[in-house]
Amino acid sequence: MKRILVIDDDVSVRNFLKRGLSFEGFQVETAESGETGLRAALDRAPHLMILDLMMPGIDGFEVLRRLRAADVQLPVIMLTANDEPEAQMEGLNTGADDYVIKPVHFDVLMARIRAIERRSNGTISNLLRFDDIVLDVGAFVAKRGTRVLTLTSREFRLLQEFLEQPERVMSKKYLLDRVWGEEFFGDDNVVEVFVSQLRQKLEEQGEPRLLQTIRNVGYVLRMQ
Amino acid sequence: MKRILVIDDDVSVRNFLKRGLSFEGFQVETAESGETGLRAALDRAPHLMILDLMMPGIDGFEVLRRLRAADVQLPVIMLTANDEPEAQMEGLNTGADDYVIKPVHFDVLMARIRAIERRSNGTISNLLRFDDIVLDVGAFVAKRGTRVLTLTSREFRLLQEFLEQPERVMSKKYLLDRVWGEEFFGDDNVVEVFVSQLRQKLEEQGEPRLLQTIRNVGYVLRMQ
DNA sequence: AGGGCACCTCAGCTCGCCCTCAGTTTGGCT
DNA sequence: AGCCAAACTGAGGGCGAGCTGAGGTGCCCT
Repeated sequence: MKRILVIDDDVSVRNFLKRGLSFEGFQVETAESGETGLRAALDRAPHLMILDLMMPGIDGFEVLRRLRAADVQLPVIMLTANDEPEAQMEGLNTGADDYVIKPVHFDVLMARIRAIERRSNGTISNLLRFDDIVLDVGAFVAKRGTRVLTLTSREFRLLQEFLEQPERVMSKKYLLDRVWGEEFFGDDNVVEVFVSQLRQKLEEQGEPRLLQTIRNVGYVLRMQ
Repeated sequence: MKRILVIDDDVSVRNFLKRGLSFEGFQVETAESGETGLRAALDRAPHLMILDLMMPGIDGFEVLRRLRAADVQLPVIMLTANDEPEAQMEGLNTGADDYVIKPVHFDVLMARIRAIERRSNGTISNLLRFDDIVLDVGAFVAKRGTRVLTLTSREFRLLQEFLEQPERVMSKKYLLDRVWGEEFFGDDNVVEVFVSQLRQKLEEQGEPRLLQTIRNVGYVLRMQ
């Protein structure tokens, strides 16, 4: 049974989530402050953390920061108020995997949890990163550093494929299957064209190349 | 995060309140006159207003009167000098929710704010907000800034879906499921038609577009 | 019964994206 | 160094996604 840790200073939120998540078959532990939550996260090693942003004392950001500093990789869903989009971005930048707007709609939260479950076979989150590239798949936002990239859907999908398996060399054939679908019968050259376009957008400001060509084999996302 | 608007002509009071309230976790905006304050109240739709009584030009009473005349229901705390008890009564009669005596003791003010919060959490229906769009789901009222939108139920339901997950890209298929129901077997085009209608109503006065199209992916509510 | 409104369908149009192609560059091998 | 194949990339045509005005249908209210 999957264990979820809920950290929120508001007892009604804790109870609401505990009841709902228990009903959905999770084992739920709660903490009412950043300090106790952090300790619980380290001691109990839950599978997933649901973390309120605004708390007295150690707030959500700080919990997340310390957690990541301790190199704990468990997926985290942030709870944020709906009128602070900057906070959502900061949360994601600090290393949250996803966020849900307060007041929490339970089915929305469940959808996020399912999404993370589906992906977290390798603790992969809804937020993909490699070096200074960040992809928020849910929001369809791609960044290099602070610069927002304007990608088409195909470019985005291709970059996503690389980010899901960095350091792994992928052949054009493989990429065609994954990104274009198996029913595509065109030429390999499409992949070359899109890699080329991606590179132009990724290296617009003279950033180092991360999308490397392995001649006669394929492409790989790695630092030189 | 709750947003509070402070209207006071005295810069030291504004700074004092801004510092204290920010520390308490509120997002604080300030205005130094009745005119600018009134405009800010209408534009930014804060959750709470703290309003000084004695101001040159439009005074606190007048701000309150015009606010209520515009049918704006946000809670207001009046700041009054200690030697004008009749003014306090008049303030309450004009529609203020509470008053605090100057010079302001910060913990007294906080107690009043908490009291109003507690009161309004039960009674006031939950509002969805994004930028200057406000949806009162319980009352079936939608606004952009001060302008009330005349939406049909389907349009309202669709906009609600976007407001519940701003910054989240939603495919037409997903929207069909959520808004039209899974038993709907018509064409995706319905979504396009309703998005189009929503945009016409949301941007009637030339406001910036918040409902963005992500080609081949879906729609998203975000600031460009 | 009839009018009005909301919802959905349809069709024509626009425009952006994707793929193709061809000329150029790069890299590896003899 | 020279050759060849692989990879790169700029340009453009075609197609389909998305937009929107118009109209038909059915429901509700009077």
